[in-house]
Amino acid sequence: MSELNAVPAPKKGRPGVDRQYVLDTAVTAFIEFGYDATSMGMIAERLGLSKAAVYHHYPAKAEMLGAALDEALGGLEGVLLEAGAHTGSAEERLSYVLRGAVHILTSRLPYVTLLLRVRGNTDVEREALRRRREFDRSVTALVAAARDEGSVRSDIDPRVVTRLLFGMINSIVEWYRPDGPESADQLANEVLAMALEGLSAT
Amino acid sequence: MSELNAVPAPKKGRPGVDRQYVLDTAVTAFIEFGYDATSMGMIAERLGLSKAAVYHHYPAKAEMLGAALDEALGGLEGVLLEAGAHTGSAEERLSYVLRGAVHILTSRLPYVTLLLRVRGNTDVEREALRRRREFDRSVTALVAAARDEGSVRSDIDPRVVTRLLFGMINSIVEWYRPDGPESADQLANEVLAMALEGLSAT
DNA sequence: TGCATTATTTACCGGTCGTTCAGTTAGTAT
DNA sequence: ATACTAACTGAACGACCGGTAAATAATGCA
Repeated sequence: MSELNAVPAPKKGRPGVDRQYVLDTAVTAFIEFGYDATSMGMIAERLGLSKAAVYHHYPAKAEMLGAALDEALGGLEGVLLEAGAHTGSAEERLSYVLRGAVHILTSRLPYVTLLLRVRGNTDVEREALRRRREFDRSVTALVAAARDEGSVRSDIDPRVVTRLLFGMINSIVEWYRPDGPESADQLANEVLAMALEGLSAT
Repeated sequence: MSELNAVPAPKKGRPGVDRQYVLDTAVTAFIEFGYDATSMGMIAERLGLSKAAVYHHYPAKAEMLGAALDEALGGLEGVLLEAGAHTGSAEERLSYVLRGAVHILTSRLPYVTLLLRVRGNTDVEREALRRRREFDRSVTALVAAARDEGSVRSDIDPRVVTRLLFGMINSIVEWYRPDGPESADQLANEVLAMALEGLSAT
């Protein structure tokens, strides 16, 4: 906890924009135009800097993407490490993880949005896809455990169930906006309700 | 029925590849690398032709995308025109349309895959997004009607319900493969079951 | 055979891309 | 003042992009 949160800022040399601001500007542009269609020149323009200045903060365009994807994946993987993911029945653990995933989606919206658009055309993207599949595998195991427990329907393959579940959850990035009328907690409740009980009136 | 299905092939002049083959090759590449990252040269290479030859069949890269998106949107809009979309209770009509959407997703998989990745950076993409939103609006109306009927839960906004529903359904393009072990009909049954009854054991 | 028609190729254009490099500017520390 | 350091600039690079023009090749038909 001592050095992980340590971001003291060196205080030497000419002041300028910081790495995080550069990254967020790039990510915003990546989302707006797509990664490939976003040029370094556009990012530089939005920062009010020259194209070469961007390379002072990140050595390559792909490294900016990599840093963004790491933010998203770190958040999701973090949920699996929390106590709630290992406490109680399989159904309780599954609910905890799904709710945690919704929380990461909303709190790190731009990064996760980028992650969900990655298709694996470069090494950076393939590594991100690998970690994402790993996360999916953990949740699939939770679904299978909940099914063995008798708390989740057993007529559909757990892998299909998990994919449909994440199809629903991940779609949040397509339309959720933090400044909208709906709070993140309320959204999580609605998503969990739809996922568990479905569309039909009870 | 007379001229719509009429694709007789003129039978005159030098033989060559036909438009549909060019389009399908382009769409496959678009999906694999992304639209922007796919160059006309790559499409030409896969066709075994020169870059200029591709321009003989389609006047621009964007028109290939437009033709593909039209295939997807035409299919979805067609579901709303079928008799089943206007027959019976709102719940029955909704089920019919959802099942129809799954059918189009699986039967026109590459085209719909492309449609679901469109972000609206060009005129062609913006027009496609407009038609897609129109389709969504029709389904939202069906959900609202089913809620008024009492057959669909009333504790969640119909717009949120519809978005989550299509989040689940649309995710099919991310993992469904026609040559896999699962038939399209079986998949449709599972998706409908998850959407209507949810995850929980009954 | 020759003509119309369709398909395709070679060569090229202007422009944009990600990236690099040598040098300059604006601050802090002594 | 002077030294040091991080932040930044302008110009250029080779590669590749979407698209075009004009010539050529291959077919059916008269």
